[in-house]
Amino acid sequence: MSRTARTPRSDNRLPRVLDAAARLFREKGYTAASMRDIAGAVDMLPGSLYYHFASKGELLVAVYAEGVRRISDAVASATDGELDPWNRLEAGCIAHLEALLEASDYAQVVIRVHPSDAPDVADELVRLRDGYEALFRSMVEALPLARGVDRRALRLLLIGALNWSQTWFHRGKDAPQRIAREFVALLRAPVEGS
Amino acid sequence: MSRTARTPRSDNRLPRVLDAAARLFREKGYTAASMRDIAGAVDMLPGSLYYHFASKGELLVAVYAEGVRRISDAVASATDGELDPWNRLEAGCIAHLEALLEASDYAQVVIRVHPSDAPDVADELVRLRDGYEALFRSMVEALPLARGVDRRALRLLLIGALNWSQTWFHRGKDAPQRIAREFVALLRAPVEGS
DNA sequence: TTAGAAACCAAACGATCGTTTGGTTTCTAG
DNA sequence: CTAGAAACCAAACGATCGTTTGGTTTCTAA
Repeated sequence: MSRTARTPRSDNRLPRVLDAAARLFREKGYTAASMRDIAGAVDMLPGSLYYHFASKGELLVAVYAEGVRRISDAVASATDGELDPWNRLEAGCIAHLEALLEASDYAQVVIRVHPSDAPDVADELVRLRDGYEALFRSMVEALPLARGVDRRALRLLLIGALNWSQTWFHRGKDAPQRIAREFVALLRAPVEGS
Repeated sequence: MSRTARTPRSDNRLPRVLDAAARLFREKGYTAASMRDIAGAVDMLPGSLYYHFASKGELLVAVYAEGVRRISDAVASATDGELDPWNRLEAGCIAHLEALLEASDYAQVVIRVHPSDAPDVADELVRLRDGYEALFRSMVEALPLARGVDRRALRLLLIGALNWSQTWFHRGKDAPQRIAREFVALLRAPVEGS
């Protein structure tokens, strides 16, 4: 029996606020996207945002959490059918890249916005990120690898390359599926020539 | 016979300004680091910065250019002695990572600050970045690879992983040399187990 | 020694920032 | 139908932002 709990109203604009925040954080970055920008995008007054969030940092946390959730869901459902560990990894990478490069503003915020851009909530952002990477860790853990291969290095190499692709990716010119497949192929097969 | 050209003075504080800007851009990001922060770090008044730079964006460009120059020099001098293409690549990656993770504030700015954080000079920042990557391209080009291996993918995979390491690297816990060697080893040798 | 440019200082400009405060509307449970 | 909470509006607060303007100091070339 909480004291102030009531049901939210159906005309709640919170979802639209989150969408706008995700889009603007992605486009302009955290610091450059102002509360006025976000409020204006949904025809609200700046102060009204503080009914939903105590601060700009908490708004970012909400977007961030949703972004992590979307990436995780995409990867989890993509790897669901696959049995072979390498196929699972490839499917996971494809889903990761599609979410990151095309599908979701929320997911792009997770990669674009550096935790230290919002010092007051940086710890929570890092915690959210690490939560997702656990999923990736299990995919790498399942791979059949030769003795002496560093699984941590393999995971960091792959996830780093995937996330960095946001800087050089161009819609239309590149295809997430293709990129992911090529990356995995480079690690799966011998690379060195005769 | 230029009309307003004169020799700079020896008590010029421009180098110190650049150092401070590089440090603050790295620590706080471009938008969050104010001109007042930078000026204050060298005991200057904010307005005085505009004797050296026409805008905050141009100051970033100057730091960025110096960062690219330092990374390029480090990589070039590291690969200078090596003859074997794979050894050259490894040496280059080590130098790249050392500059990126430990040596230079300037170099870290190049990776940390997104071009779109400064829309007015974004084009020039991208141009500077691409200039450096040409060096990397030539290192990958020289590798003896099996037919069908995508050199572009290999280059993007490696440079992405290296640059992204800035997000998870911890001084003391990780060593740039070790990271670079492991990454190159994963691509050089077959990864798949028996 | 002295012009004159280099390299600042001092002080402010308007704009924009995140946020607060008090009041108003609007939906919904009973 | 009606209380009362939910979801805002309206308006401002102080702080800080990048930048400009006009004057002052200080080095250096001749």
